[in-house]
Amino acid sequence: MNGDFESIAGSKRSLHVQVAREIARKILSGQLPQNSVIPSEVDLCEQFGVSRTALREAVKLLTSKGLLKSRPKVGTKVVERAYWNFLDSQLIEWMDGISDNDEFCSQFLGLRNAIEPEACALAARNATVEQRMKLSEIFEQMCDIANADVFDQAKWTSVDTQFHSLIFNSTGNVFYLPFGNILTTMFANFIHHSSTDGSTCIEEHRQIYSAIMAGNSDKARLASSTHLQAVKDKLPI
Amino acid sequence: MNGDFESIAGSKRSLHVQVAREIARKILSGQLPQNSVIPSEVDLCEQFGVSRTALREAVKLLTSKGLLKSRPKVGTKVVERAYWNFLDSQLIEWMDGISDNDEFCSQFLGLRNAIEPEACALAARNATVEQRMKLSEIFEQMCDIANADVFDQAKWTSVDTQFHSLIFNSTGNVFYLPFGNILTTMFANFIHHSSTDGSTCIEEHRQIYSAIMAGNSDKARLASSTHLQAVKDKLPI
DNA sequence: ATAAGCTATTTGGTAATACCAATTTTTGGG
DNA sequence: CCCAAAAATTGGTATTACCAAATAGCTTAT
Repeated sequence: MNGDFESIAGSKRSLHVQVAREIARKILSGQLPQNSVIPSEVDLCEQFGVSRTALREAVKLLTSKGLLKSRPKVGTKVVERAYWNFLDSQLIEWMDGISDNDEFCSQFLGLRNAIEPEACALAARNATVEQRMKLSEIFEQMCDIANADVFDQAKWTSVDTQFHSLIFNSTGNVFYLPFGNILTTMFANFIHHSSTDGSTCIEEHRQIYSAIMAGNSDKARLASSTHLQAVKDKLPI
Repeated sequence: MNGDFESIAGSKRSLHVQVAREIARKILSGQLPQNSVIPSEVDLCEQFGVSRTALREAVKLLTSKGLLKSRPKVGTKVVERAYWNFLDSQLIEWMDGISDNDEFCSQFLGLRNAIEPEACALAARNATVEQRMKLSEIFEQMCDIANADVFDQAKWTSVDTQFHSLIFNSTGNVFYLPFGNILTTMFANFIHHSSTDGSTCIEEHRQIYSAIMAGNSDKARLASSTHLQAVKDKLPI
C-alpha cells in the first residue's frame, strides 16, 4: 500500500474520476509533457494502487477530454495542448491551483466578452415566454439580494449564475447552451465576488434584463458589453 | 446473437465508443427522453451484446459529455439538454443526421459570429512570431488553391480549416483553443464548401490575414465579421 | 540488402465475483 | 390499523484473471 492509494481511496468521488483528476493535473501542470508517453497501464495501476479497470476508465475519461490518446504497443500519449477541451466543466475544475488565478479569470473574461453580448442579443430575439417569465423571477431575486441590509455573497453568486445561464439557454442556439455550465463552474471555483458587487452591478443587470424583455437585441448586446467592461475594471490585471 | 451486436462488432472504432454513439444518438434524437431512466447495465449489455465493462466505459463516456448521470440503485438517467456539452467534437460528430443540417450549420454560424471576430482581434495582438510565420505559409497555400485552374475542394477545406484553427491557437487564450477543433469537426462533417468558395473568399481571408499580421485588432475583428456575413449570405436559410 | 515473418509488449475486451448503497418490502410492536 | 425498524432486492462500483488484437522492432531467409 503506497501513499497515493490512501489519499485517493479516502476521498468521496468515484475511483476512476479521482485517478483521472490526478493524471489530468499532472498533464495540465506540465509535469507530464505534451507528446510524452505515460507509463503503461500496469505500472500506473501499481502507482495509484487501483485495479486495471479503474485505471482504464480514468484513461478513457481523459481521452474524451482530449488529454490522452492510446494505441496498442505504442502506449498512451499526452496529446498537444491545442486539442485539450478547455470548454469542459470538469477539466476547468481540475485547473484549480494549476495556473495563476487572476490570469485564468482574465482569460475567461476574454471568452465572455465574445460570447455574452451575442448571447444577450439572441436571447432578446428568441427567448420563449416561459424563459422570459423565469428571467423576471430571477431578476426580482437579484434586486432583493442587492437591496437587503446585509449582502449575502453566496446567494448573489447563485442568482447571478442563474441569470447568466438562463440567458444562454434562451438563445435558441444549442452551441450557446454549454456556456451556462462553464460560467457556473467558473463562478463556483474561481471567481469570488466582492461584497460591493451586488449594489454596483444591479443597474447593469437591469439594463440587460430590460433590453431582453423588450426584445431589443442591439441594446441587449450593448448592455452586456458595458457590464463586462465594468467586470473587467474590477479585475486585478 | 442479436442484430445490434453484429452491426456494432463489424465496425472499426473501439467497442465502447460504438456503444456510446448508439446510446448518444438515441438521447440526441429524443428517443430516450430527458430525465428518463435508461435500462439497467445488465439489460443494456444483453441489448448490445457486449460485456459489462464495455458498456460501463460507454456510460462513463456519455457521463463526461453531460448526457447521462448514474447513481447506485436509482439507475442511470438522461440529464437535461441544458447540460449536454455541444462544444465537444465527438458529440458534434454524433449529431450527424439527427437534426436538420441547414439549421445546425446556421446555429453554428451563430456561434462563429460571436467567437471569431474576437479571436481575430486577439490573434492580431497576441500571435507569436512562429504563429505569424505559420499563418503566412497557410495563406500562401490558400492563394495557390484559389488561383489554380481546377478548384480542389478537399484541399481548400483542409487549408481553410487550418487557417481558422491557427487563429484560435494564436489568441493566447486557453478558452479559445477548443474552437479550432470544433470548427474542424464541423467543416469535416457538416459544412460542404461549394466550388466557388475559393475565388470569392480569398479576398476576405486576405483582409483578415493582413489585419492580423499588421497587429491591427480592430481591423481584424471587422474583417472577420465581414467574412462571416458573406458566409451567412451563402446559407440556404 | 531487403523483405517476410516472428516475438514481445501494450492496449482492447470479456467474464465472474464480491461489495456497497439506496429503495422497497417485510415484519413486529404499539 | 399505523408506523418504524430491519431485511431483502436491486443496480452501480471495484477487483481479479484471462484471452484477443495490434504493432514496433528484431530475426531470419532469400
